[in-house]
Amino acid sequence: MSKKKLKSMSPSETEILRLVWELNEATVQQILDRLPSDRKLAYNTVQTLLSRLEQKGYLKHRIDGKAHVYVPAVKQKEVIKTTVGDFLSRLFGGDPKPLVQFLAEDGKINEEDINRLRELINKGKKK
Amino acid sequence: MSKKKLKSMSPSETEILRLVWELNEATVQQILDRLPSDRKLAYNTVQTLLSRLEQKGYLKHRIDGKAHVYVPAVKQKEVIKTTVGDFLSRLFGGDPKPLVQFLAEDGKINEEDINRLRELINKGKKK
DNA sequence: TTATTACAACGACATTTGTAGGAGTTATTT
DNA sequence: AAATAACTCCTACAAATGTCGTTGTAATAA
Repeated sequence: MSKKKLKSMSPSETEILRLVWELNEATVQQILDRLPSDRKLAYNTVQTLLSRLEQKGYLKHRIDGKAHVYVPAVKQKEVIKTTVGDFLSRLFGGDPKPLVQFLAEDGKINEEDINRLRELINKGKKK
Repeated sequence: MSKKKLKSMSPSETEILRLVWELNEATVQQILDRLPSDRKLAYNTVQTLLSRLEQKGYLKHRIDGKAHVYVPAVKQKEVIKTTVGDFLSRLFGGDPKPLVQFLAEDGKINEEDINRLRELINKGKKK
């Protein structure tokens, strides 16, 4: 095992980590390019965020030519697990139902999503 | 209408606001009493958090005897909407499905929850 | 070969956050 | 009345966060 207690990510860091996941691995420039158009950050800002993520243990990097290529250092699923867990506990005292209910009421998930969900759950049970 | 752009809450603030919701309205002391046993904060700390929540517009207070009674200043649903929205966008780029999927895979929601969910969704549609 | 690009390294700095101490005030207890 | 309790107010302060600027260097283009 190895449940290293990672220091939690700040909102901005989370944003960036997500982009690294999306790209599998990324340089500062690539992150910069993927930033949503309404989210402008300086090169240096992204650089700082990436390196803070590395300090905290979420990323590591290798050097490719002159560029630093950042890659995840812990499994995405792990990170999501604890991140969602923390979020859930802060906003809903740990109970996920109100969250799901909110998503449903707000129309963020529909019946089809639910069906897919059911499948997933059943598949899980079977095992 | 009145979509005041509230400044976002810090994690600790969120924790506290949740307790106020739970109690409908609360004094510093009441919050203190509801804190989970593994979460010890000084009276003053809670006080600061409550007043920061007030500054940010999430709470207001009235005076009852010598105590300040804090009560929500914006609808819980509104707060949840934007808070969940922000969270979703940071961690999943705004797509709620991976979140729900995670909750299912992780066993946080089960088939029964899902059924209830379906009802909700249908009820919504009907209207 | 000199100017321009691309990057990284280091540093900086205002805000926000987490957490609390101490002083002042009114109510309560002895 | 003096001591204690229960609160609020104001202040503080280190650490974390959000955002860069500057400087140095290697590769590249003119």
